[in-house]
Amino acid sequence: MAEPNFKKQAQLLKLLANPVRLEILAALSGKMVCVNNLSELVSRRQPNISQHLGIMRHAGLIDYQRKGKRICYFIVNEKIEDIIKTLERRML
Amino acid sequence: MAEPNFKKQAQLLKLLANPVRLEILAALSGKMVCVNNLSELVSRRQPNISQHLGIMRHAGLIDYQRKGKRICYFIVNEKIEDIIKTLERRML
DNA sequence: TTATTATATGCATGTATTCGAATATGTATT
DNA sequence: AATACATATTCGAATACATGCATATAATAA
Repeated sequence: MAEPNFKKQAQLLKLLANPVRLEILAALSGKMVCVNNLSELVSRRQPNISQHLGIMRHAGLIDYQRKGKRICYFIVNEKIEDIIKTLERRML
Repeated sequence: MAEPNFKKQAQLLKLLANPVRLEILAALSGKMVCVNNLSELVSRRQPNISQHLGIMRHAGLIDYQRKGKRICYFIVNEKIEDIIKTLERRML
């Protein structure tokens, strides 16, 4: 069994440790949503949403696909979804 | 079903999103360990360890019990342990 | 009480995050 | 090409975080 890489784990947790990003991920859970809709769903201005999407995209948590004018994001790895669901279960 | 409180979730994740704290929690997993031993296990100076312990104690993640001269910390809530184990499983 | 050991706290400094505002890019439509 | 629409990036200011060092407290031992 490999030793856990605490630095890497902390980095992933840091990515998730932001209320806006958590809400974006919750909105993306299971579906693709375009930036514009995310902006409305999360009640944040578009540049702010794009900033958070960029952070998570660079980290490989999410990816996007163009649909005409819109760019739709989705969660790349269902592991992320699992972690988020675990958090929700654990924290009420 | 209550709406998830993203702010609270993010706060907990922020507490966990630190390699030193993750390593401390891993060391505490299932057992009580005194500050001195934690300092050696995690290879950090005692004041630094105590700072992180204080942060997690104030947040209610861990608690302590005095044993003579030593103060032994332990994880209060097995939910925390579950989250950490999930992370380890998820991240290799 | 004094000395010793174990742990906690405060402060200073450097670094990282966050957001809004302004601006840039990129695609579609005309 | 020009315009409009959707999204991305950059920058600056405010805030939060991490670390090391010095020091304070607390319990035990002598």
